Amino acid sequence: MFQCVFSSSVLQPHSTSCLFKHLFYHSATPASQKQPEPIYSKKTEIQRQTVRAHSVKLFIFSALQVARQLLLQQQQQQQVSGLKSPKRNDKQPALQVPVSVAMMTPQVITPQQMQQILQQQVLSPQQLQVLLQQQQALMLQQQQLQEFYKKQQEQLQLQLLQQQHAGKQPKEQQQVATQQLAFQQQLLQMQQLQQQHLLSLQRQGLLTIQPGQPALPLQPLAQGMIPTELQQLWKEVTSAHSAEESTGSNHSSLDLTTTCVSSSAPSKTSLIMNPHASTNGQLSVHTPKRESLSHEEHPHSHPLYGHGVCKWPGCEAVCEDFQSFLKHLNSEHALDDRSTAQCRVQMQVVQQLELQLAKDKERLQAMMTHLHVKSTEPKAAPQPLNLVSSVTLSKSASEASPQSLPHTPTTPTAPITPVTQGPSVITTTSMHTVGPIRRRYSDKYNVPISSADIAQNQEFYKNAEVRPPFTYASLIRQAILESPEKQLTLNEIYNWFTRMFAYFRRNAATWKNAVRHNLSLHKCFVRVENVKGAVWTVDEVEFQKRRPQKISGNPSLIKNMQTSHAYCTPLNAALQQASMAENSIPLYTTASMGNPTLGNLASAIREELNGAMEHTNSNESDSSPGRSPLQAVHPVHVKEEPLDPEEAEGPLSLVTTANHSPDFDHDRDYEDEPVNEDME
DNA sequence: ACAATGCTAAACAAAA
DNA sequence: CTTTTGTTTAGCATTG
Repeated sequence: MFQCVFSSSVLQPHSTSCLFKHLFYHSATPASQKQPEPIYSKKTEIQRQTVRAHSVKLFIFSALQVARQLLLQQQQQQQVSGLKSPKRNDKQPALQVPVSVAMMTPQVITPQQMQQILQQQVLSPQQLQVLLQQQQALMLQQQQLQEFYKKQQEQLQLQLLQQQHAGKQPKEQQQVATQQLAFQQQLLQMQQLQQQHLLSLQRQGLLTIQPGQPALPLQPLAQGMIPTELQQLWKEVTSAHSAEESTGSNHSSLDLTTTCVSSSAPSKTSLIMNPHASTNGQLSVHTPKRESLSHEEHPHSHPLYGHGVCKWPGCEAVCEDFQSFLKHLNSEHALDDRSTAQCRVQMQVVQQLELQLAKDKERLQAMMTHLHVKSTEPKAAPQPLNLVSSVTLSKSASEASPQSLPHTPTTPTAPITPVTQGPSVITTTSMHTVGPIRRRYSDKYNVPISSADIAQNQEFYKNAEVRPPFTYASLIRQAILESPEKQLTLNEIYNWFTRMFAYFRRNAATWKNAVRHNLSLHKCFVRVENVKGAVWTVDEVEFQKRRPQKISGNPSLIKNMQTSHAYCTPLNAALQQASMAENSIPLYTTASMGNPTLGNLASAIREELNGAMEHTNSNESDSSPGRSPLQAVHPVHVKEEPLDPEEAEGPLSLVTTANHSPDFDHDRDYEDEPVNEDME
C-alpha cells in the first residue's frame, strides 16, 4: 500500500552517467499525442550541436574569467583610489551606471524552457547537465558582478561624499571613470555572450521560446531560473552518486569549473549551499579565496577546519593552527579544476541527501496520514505541506508574479515532476541529519562501494521516472528470475515493472505491448501452461545464446558501461552487468537487509511492513564485485577501453527486496495515467 | 550497404 | 461484449 507513494514520480537527482543515452531511446510520448517527439534523428543532430554548445560555453567561460580578473584588478585599484579620496562630478555616477540590473540579469533558461527540454528528452543527461551548469555559472557570475557593481556604486557614493570635503583630483576621477567604462564593457560583453549562448540554443532547436516570452530580451531575474531551481533541475539530471569525481578529469573540467566558479557572491544559492546549513563542514561551495576572506573574522569557525584537520573532502591534511589551515586552503584548494570538481561533487552529495530526506519525510507523512496517526513528528509533518502549497502556488505565481516566491519551484507545468521537492525549503534543516555522507564521498577515492549505494540506486529507479537502461528482455528476465518460483504470469511481470521502475508507471499500453512482444518474440521466454493459466519462464540457455551478440550488438549499453562503471554507483554497474553479462545468473540478494543504512533503511522497513521479506536468499554475493570503484574518474565523453566481458561475469547482486504481493498496485491504476507531457 | 538488435505501433486471434 | 493475453508484422533507429 505504501507503494502508491511512488506515484509521486519525482525525478530524482541522478548522475549523467546513469541517464544513458539509451534512456532516451524513446520518447515517453503516448501514442495519442499528435506530435511525435523527436527521437533518433534529432539525437545525433543534438549531439553535434552540443559540441557547439560546449564551445560557446567555453567561450563564455573564458570571457567570464577575463572579466573576473579585470574586475578584481579594478576593485583593487578602486580601493586604492578610494583611499585617496578621488573626486567626481555629481552626475557622473548616475551616468556611469547605465548598466541596469536588467542588463546584468542572467539570460537563463526559463523553467518552462528547461522543463520542455527535460520532457522532450531531447538532450542527453550530460547535455542537460552541461546546460544547467552553464546557466548556473552564468548566473553566479552575474550575481558576483552585480554584487561587485553595487559595491562599486557605494564606493562611488563614498567618494562623492569625500569629494565634497576634500579637494579635487581630476586625474583620479578620470581613472575611475575609465574603470567604470571598462566594467560596463565587460558587462556588455557578458551580456552579448549570454545572448549568443541563448541564440545558439535556439538555433539548435533546443530551446523554443514561448510566445509569451520575449526571445532574447532581458528577463528579470525572477523570471529566469533562480539558482535553487537550477539546483533542482540539476538534481533531476544528475545522479545520486558523485558522477565525475574528477581528480583526473580534464574533459569535464570546464563544467566543473563553471559550476562553482563564483559562488562567492551571495546569492540565493546560499540557501542550499550555505555553510551554516552544515555544521560539520560538508559544504564547501565557497571558493577558497572567499573563504579565507570571509572567515578571517571568525577564525575558528571555518566549516572546513576542525580538530586541526582540513575538512575539505578527501583532504584531511593536518594544520596545526588556523593560519596554516588558511595557507593550506589557499594553496591546496585553490580555484582549480580539482577543487571545483570536488565542490561540485559535494553539491551533488548534498542534493541527493536532501532529496532522499525529503522523499522519505513525505512518505512518512503519508504513512502516518494513512494510518491516522495524529502526527507528533515535528519536523516531518510541515514540510510536505509546505511543498504542496508551494507547488499549487507555483503555477500561477511563477507566471503572474514571479518574484513573489523566489524559492518556489516555479514549476514546470509538467506532471513529470510533481511535488515532492521544494528545493530550498528542506535543505537547511535536512543537512543536520545527515552526517556520514561527506565521509562517504570523501572516502570514495579508495573505499569500495557499499551496498547502501546499490540500494540507493535501486530506489532511484523506483522513484525517478527515468527509463532504465536495460532492454525489455533483460528486464523481463530479471523479473522472472527474481520471483521465488522463477516464473511469473504476464500480469505479475507487469507489476514488477511498475513496482521497480517509476518509468513504467506511465504509458502502460506502450510498454506492456512491448513486454508481450518481447515475450513472444524471444525464444528465451518460455510459456508454461499452468493450472491457473500460463506463466512465463526464462530459458537461460537461450538467453545466453544471444548474449555475445548483445554485447556487441547493444553498444549503447556498452557505452553506458564505459562511462558509468568507473564512477557510477555500483548498482548501475551491477544493473548494467546484469543486462550485459547475462551469461551469469545474477545472485539476487537483499542487500538492503544485510546492511541497512540511512539510504535504504526506510525502504527496508517499508518492505518489511509489507511483509515482503519472504526470501532472504543467502546467495552471498559481494555487492561490489571486485571491481574497482571510483578511483579512476573519467569525464562522460571519454571513451574508455571497453569493459572486459569477463569482468562482467562476476557475482553481482541486484538488490531486490522482492515484493511479490500480487495486488501491488491495486490501489493505484497506472493504466492510462494521464500524461500531459506537452507543455500547455 | 548490410545485418543484427531493439523499440514502437498495430493488426489479429484466442482465451478469460 | 470487453478485456487480457499472445502472436505476428512492419517500420524506424542505432551500431558494428
